[in-house]
Amino acid sequence: MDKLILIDGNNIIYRAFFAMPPLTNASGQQTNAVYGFTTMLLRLIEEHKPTHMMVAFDAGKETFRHADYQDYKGGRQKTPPELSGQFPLLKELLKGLGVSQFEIGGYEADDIIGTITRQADEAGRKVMVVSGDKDMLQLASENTTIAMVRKGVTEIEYYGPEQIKERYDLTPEQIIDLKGLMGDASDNIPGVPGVGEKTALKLLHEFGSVEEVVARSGELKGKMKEKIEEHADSAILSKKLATIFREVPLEQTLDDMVFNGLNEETAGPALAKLEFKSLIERLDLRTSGGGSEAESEPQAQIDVTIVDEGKLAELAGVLEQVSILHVETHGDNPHHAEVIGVALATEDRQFYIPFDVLKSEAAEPIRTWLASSDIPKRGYDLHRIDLALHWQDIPFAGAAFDVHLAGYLLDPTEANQSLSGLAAKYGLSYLQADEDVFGKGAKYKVPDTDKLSEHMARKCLAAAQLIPLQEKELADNEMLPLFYDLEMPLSRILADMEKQGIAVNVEDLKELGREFEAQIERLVQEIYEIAGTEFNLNSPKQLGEILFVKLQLPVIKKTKTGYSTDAEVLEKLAPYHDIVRLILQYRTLAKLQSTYVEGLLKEISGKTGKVHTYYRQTIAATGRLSSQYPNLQNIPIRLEEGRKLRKVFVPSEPGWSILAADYSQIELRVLAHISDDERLKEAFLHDMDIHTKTAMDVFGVGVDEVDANMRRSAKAVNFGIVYGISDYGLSQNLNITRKEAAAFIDQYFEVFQGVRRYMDEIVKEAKQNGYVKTLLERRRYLPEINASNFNLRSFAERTAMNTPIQGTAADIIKLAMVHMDAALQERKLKSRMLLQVHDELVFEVPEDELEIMKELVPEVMSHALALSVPLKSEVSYGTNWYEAK
DNA sequence: TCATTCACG
DNA sequence: ACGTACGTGAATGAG
Repeated sequence: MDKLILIDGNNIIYRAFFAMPPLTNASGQQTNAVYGFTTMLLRLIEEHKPTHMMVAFDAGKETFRHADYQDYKGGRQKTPPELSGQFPLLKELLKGLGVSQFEIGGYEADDIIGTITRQADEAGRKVMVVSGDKDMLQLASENTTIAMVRKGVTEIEYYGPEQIKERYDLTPEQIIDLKGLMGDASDNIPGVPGVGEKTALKLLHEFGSVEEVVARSGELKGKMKEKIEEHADSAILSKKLATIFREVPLEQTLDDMVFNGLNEETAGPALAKLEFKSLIERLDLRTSGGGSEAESEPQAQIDVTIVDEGKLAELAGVLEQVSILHVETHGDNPHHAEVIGVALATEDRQFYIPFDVLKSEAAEPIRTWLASSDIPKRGYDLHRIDLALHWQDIPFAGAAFDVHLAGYLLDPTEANQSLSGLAAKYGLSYLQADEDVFGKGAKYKVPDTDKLSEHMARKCLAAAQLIPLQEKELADNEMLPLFYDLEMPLSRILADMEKQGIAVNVEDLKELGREFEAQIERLVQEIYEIAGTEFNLNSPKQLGEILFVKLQLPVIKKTKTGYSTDAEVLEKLAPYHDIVRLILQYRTLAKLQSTYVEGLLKEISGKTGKVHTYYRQTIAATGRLSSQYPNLQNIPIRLEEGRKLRKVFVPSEPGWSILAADYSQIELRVLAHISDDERLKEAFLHDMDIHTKTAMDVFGVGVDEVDANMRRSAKAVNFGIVYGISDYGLSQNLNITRKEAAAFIDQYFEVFQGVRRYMDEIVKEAKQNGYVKTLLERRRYLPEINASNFNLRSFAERTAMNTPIQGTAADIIKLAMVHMDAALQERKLKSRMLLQVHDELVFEVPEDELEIMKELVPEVMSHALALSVPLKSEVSYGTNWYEAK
């Protein structure tokens, strides 16, 4: 016998929100309403064991009821942001639990439920409706029971026609009449003023319906007669508004509501994500699929075979069955990381191989296994493993599933992407944090072999358990292609680029350092002289003392700790005192010297004479890469003094060239595509200077009338658009008033209406879903999009606008890198891809490949992804990175 | 370890 | 009224 439970989602989450004490998860997102909802849901499942279940939500602001009565639900308090932020969470959770949810534009939850109960009545199917709204009683019938939720969400009273008769002496249909007379303040339904439940019941018991009451008002007397006659229309309208619409055009059928119990695979992780640990325990939910013993016995015995040279043969015999690999390394920079040991896991066995043993001659089969690209390897942070092993002359290949990368794609803003963090997030059996096992910083110490091997084996187990869960979630989010076809292949390509490194001309770099040194020396002396004292120029605190106390210069801006002395402030102070210009020059040179000359020299490898940066693939929330040890994505270019540094980046082989290609206006082209703005697309289809074109359109002038200032303003507006514009931000950038900036923006949106539409819609989408996506389905969650705090909410809104743009641009250049790598291999070219700088790729190219590469690189880059506007890539080359401009 | 500053896209 | 432009990493001083 089928048993349906239909839940009024909006009503229950509201009740839960106001009934539950505040509860927030680690990231500050409030979760109390979801928690209350969930406890009630689980209780219903336990008590009634439904075969079908569905949660209905209101959708769309306007419903058909507004056509009859504009003020329907008018005057209702806006949904508190602390609650509206919980809707996406609840919807995600329901998905994870395996409970279906319906929402249909223009209809409310009770209309959906009313329609399903009507269908059920016709088919003679048993249904239970869960709500706290008394209106629902009108749906009660022989087949339909109403579960009225009381006292927050803790108590449930069940109503069928009999109970309604007992309680009100009315039929279910008369509940509508009751409300027609009483009205309902929360929905702004007027009813008849002065008529409450008592009076309404008395009238209905006598007359039966609103229509009868109105028609026979002559039989009433005194005040009552007057009120009814005066508000007859209102009573009739109120009755109409209170009537649940039971003819919603539903596409879903009974099959769409099937409930087979909690989804065993995803329920645990979904609850864990919300940090509902007590519920996981109460349900005895395991996410590993291994029953419940792992939870009750988190430190269950684990048997690791510690492999010495004698046992290598045994291990070699089961290598084929190895499914997971973990390599323990120590050190932040993977190029210099120490390799501690390797753990391998099959379905049922764990092996630990100390690094010494791996290096031994007898371990050749293991090393062959590691190096074999057609043997798939799964584990955590394979990119780092690849690099660490490489510098120990142990080749690694065949990365097939990286838990670190998957974790990043599933939530790129999560700061803790460690394996133990991911395990905890999915509610897996407890895995100790590396910090707790090894200590950190100076206290780092490798524990004894037993402890170490056990920890490493546990990491293998955690990875093994995580992989199917992550893969499922990636599949649900339609991110499998992003993972398998983009990020996984890219991680190998990055490792290759990093191992290759880029050559640096040390002599030229040192010479540049000497030049900077001489100028710095001169400036320091002059500054001390003018100041009349020596002080630490690098200390903003001491500098502030000199400028604002000793020299009495006006304070422009303050920081948390004192006076601000940043470049923007110093520019404003320059007219007041000669010392300020000198300080600005000092700052520029000191930066170049310490960060770029000295910093770069420190990073040159003794082994290769090159710098080997490390691209981090799991840091930037937008999907961009970041670069470390050294950062080669922020080498100076804007000012000539700093730009000279690029001369020291040279080809690693004589006669070769450095070739660089960068995307032209990739972010604005992406914006043109995703906003589908006709004018913006038009500009790129004709390959116009986008800032000039923007100036022409915004100021309404011809191309010859655009002066430098207009173009500068237009450029700033274009930047602002990409960043998620605000009048304040633009005013700061252009040094104009907020009002003027607002006028600019208005004018821009007037012209680029498609862009305006995109900005409005992406924010709306973020508020509804709780996340935004790039073209390749990369996600970023924005938990603060519904915050009541203005700053938090505004920031999230700008992020919602910016991330799809910046993130899609990141997707595109990553695609280009994958394609470029394939093209180089296919054509057996010797040219090498060395660097990526967000919209630029840098190669070293032998003489005889220059002509090919000049064509090939822009060709591949511009066709990385087909958009509705062309992508353009500009290429240049020279004897060093400076010349390749 | 945090705050400030500044280099890049 | 609110007071930030989006995304990073490195060097430095100070608590």
